[in-house]
Amino acid sequence: MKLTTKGRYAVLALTDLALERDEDFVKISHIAMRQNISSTYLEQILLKLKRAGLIVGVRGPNGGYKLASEPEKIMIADIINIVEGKMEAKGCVSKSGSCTGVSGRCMTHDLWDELSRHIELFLGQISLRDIIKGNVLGRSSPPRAFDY
Amino acid sequence: MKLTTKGRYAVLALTDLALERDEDFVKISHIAMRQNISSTYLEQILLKLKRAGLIVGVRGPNGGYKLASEPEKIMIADIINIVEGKMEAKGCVSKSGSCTGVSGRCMTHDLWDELSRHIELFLGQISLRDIIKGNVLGRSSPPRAFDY
DNA sequence: CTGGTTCTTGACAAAAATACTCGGAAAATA
DNA sequence: TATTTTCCGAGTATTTTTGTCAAGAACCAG
Repeated sequence: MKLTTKGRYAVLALTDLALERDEDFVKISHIAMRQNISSTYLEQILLKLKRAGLIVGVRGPNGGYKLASEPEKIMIADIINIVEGKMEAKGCVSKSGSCTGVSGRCMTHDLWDELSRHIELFLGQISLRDIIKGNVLGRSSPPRAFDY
Repeated sequence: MKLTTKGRYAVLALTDLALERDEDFVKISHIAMRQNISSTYLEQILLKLKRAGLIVGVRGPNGGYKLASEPEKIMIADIINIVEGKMEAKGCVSKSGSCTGVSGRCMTHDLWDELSRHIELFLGQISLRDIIKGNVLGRSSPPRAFDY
């Protein structure tokens, strides 16, 4: 799973939107100013989120963006997956098509696959509401031990 | 936590080394060939791992690399942390120094912090031995629910 | 309807990170 | 000494990230 400023800006912007929920529509420029992000760059990001249906945008004076649903229904994993590409899960697929090792599929295939799942589970369980309420710290958990 | 080909190659190479444990020393070129990696690129990576003490290398004919300790004692998190830089944990520190938002520290600070911890916990629990034995699948676990 | 506001869209560009390559030096073996 | 192999620093090419820019379309207030 990829994680760049795009993903972080997206979560930051939606958190801002979740906090400003009383105002009907929030302008890009306001979010950009509050969160200290380039507003033209933020445009691109919000556009993707709008196309995906996470937020709605209206044009004209008094226009802007707002969340399409309740903050507790919007999960961080959704946000990230939209603005960053699809996560590619297995890190062992090269240009040639399949795993690289001569022994067919590479030995670490399962590892990266499982790591992706682990991250997805984590971010899929945390909502915008959790962030604005501060219910995030201490929620990471160790992997299951292998049972022999 | 960053994850590029460097990290994946490193894990792949060490897994190869763990499998070839009977041979005293394994040459870069052999690993590179088996795993289909550029051998000059692999040099750099193995060098870092050697400097960090995870593997030992000897020069000259019959030289090569081997693991410095038992496969069950080498954790994936260690490997990754060595070849990729230190992980920077909080994704909200910009050039300016601290969190960007006007409200002091950014609201998503805890999230990225906790995500890093979650990944670290996962990769810190899986060893090279787990990989060569195939004890990886199904070990990811969901985060703790927030207890209200 | 007129004019300003705001999102929409796509193309483009600078900067940074990534993924390598190269040339040679040092050590070990024979 | 000659060959093999790791060691080491520097350099380069490609890709990704991180934006900028300009023009257009919808919308609202007056």
